[in-house]
Amino acid sequence: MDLLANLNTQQRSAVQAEPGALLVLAGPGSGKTRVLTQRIAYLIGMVGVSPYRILAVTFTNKAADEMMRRVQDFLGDQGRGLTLGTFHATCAKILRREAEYLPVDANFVIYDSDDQLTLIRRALEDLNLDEKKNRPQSLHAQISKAKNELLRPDQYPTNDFRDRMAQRVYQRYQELLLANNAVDFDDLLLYMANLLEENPQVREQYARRFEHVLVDEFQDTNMAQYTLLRHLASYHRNLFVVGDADQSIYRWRGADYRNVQRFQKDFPEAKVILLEQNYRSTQAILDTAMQVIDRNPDRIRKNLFTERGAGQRIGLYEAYDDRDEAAFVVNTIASLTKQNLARPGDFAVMYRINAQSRVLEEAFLHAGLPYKLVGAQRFYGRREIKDIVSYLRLLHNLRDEVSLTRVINVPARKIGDKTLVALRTYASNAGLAPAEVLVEMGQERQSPHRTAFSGQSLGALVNFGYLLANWSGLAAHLPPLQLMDRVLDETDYHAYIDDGTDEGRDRWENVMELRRLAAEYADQGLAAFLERVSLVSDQDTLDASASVPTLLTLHAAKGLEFSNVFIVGLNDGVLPHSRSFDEPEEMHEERRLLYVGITRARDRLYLVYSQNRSQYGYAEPVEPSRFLSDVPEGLLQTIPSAASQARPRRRRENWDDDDWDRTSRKSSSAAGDRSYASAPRPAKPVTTPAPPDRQFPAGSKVNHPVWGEGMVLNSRMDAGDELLDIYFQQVGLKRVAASLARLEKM
DNA sequence: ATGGACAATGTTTTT
DNA sequence: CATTGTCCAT
Repeated sequence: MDLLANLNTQQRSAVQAEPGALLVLAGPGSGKTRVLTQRIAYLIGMVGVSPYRILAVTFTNKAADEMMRRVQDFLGDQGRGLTLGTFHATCAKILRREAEYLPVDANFVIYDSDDQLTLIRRALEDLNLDEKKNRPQSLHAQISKAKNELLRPDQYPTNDFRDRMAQRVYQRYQELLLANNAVDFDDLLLYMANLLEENPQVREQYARRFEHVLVDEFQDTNMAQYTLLRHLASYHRNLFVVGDADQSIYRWRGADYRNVQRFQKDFPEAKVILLEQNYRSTQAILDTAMQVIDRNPDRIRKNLFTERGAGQRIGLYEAYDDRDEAAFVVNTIASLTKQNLARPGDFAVMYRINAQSRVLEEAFLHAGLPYKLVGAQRFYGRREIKDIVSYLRLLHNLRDEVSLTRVINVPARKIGDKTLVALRTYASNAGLAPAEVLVEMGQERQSPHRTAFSGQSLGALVNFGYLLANWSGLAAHLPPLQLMDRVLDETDYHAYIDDGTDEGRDRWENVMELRRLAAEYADQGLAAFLERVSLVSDQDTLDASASVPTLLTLHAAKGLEFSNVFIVGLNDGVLPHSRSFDEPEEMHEERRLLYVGITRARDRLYLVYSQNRSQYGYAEPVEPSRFLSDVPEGLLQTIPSAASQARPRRRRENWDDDDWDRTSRKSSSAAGDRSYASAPRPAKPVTTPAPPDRQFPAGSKVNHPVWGEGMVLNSRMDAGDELLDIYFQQVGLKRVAASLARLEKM
């Protein structure tokens, strides 16, 4: 295959660039993955660089797998030895190799956020601090932030009492990690950065080895990641980074798009290449995206253009509430599918927060339409999965007390809290990990540890210790699947988890799914399997093969593309999220999030918001997203919302109403008969609309107590109320209900 | 030790 | 409202 095929001028100059530092500013859909993969292929295939001397890092396994696949398409076996993976996985691999420099052993486990919280709770307990006053969640965020900024506990800034508290928790938390021979996500980056920073000979070794370092989604790197990249590229200075500051949406995770500026300062010789031509979306979609993002300050403006043509206008739909939003989505999908305008797999529904997926899922279920949900939590967060994984982790690393605590009494084997505490105390006095004590008790009849316990607890502990001793003897040689089967079998886990209910059957099926995954690791072994399980991302759970609509958060959508995209919940408080109201920088990130969502769409884009939203329990009126008013009306095609006529509908009622039929028929995209075979649709008569009673016809001037003077652009009756689009001189376009806004006619 | 019943309490985004 | 924690009876 031609290594330089299908490239435009800018892409080609990036792929063929002379060695050195290079910054590729890549707009959405501008072919950055293509540039990265062809750059790698070019270096190996045409420049003759050994794959062994190339390092490429991404943020998700999916991105890494995709790149690997494409590199192989070009090079086949010639690419063997290439280091290509996520930041976290790559660091984990190197750290295991260089474990002698670390405070943990090479078989360390990687704790996920659940485990991390458990450990923070333990730290609070140890320090006699109240969990209510010091929320583990927020402490975790503080600790994580510190780690991302490469601050160790002793370097943690302590300006006030609370900081000192956090510092102590951080200190203790770190001690606990070490005691468990565990690292958290942040440690992987932190340890790697420190390793390179503090050991010149190690730094030299890797910096010399990696002649070329390539980075995807560079705008999402945090301080730790930037530091380790800088060190890795310190010898050859061939650092090829691709990114787009406008798509930086992980600030809360420590990502700092100013790393782009830092890069330019640290590598002043760096060439900059701008990729503006978009190969994904229609011009209408790009224009909408640019209108939204252009309101952000301090950015390098990109002019996105396409040769795909204008395309159709952006669908704008105002729903009555979030259930209505979901119904609109489902019905539109059903309708377009029915007309063969799209296939189910061409659709994605995006939202700000995971909680929004519920209503959508319900709507799909009711319509009898399949869907898939992107989210690691869905599988790896499940109890049964965590149980089994904890067993395996414990067997891999007996010092993992978090996993021991999780499984010691699952299934119930008469080892309760009291016994556990006694075991823990005894073990810590003996200078051993609790599981090590157990193994000894199980193994040796004469074990002195046995004398420390009595009665029921002794028997229970010895029994469990016996099991542990057997398994951990096998852990080193047996492939993950066989080890897992032993555990499942000897704990009678099936009987425990599958209680005969639907849920139980479901849970057991999940275990079987995990078995299937374990089977793939027969050659690579337990450590690799556990690492894979720890480092899956939400996106990685996306199965591109299933041809059904995808439900996902805007964050998870980054890097993906779909023909038809719905963005739902475009209301102030949701997008932008209410937590972002105080800080301008956070508000800018919300805007970028919407920008990312919009630019995922190839052909059709629907923006959906609602009048009411149930946050928890009951519904409240909400404002449309402030970002919506930044999109010029000319780009929009408002889809009339017949469904929201006069009715606070109750749950379960009117669900299958297909008011949309009338709705969509008027819209440009849908027409004709849209009854779909699989979905029930008892047509229910819609409540007669209230007779028009307009107080503020279009053109009238009004005064609002907060927003000041404005002009009514549009007025229509809805749910017995008058809905007005008003252009206020001070705040721009607002949509209000006449009954709620204290409007005054002028 | 275990499981059930009730109360309180809480919601961004994720490697 | 929906999950999670806490208390209490078995």
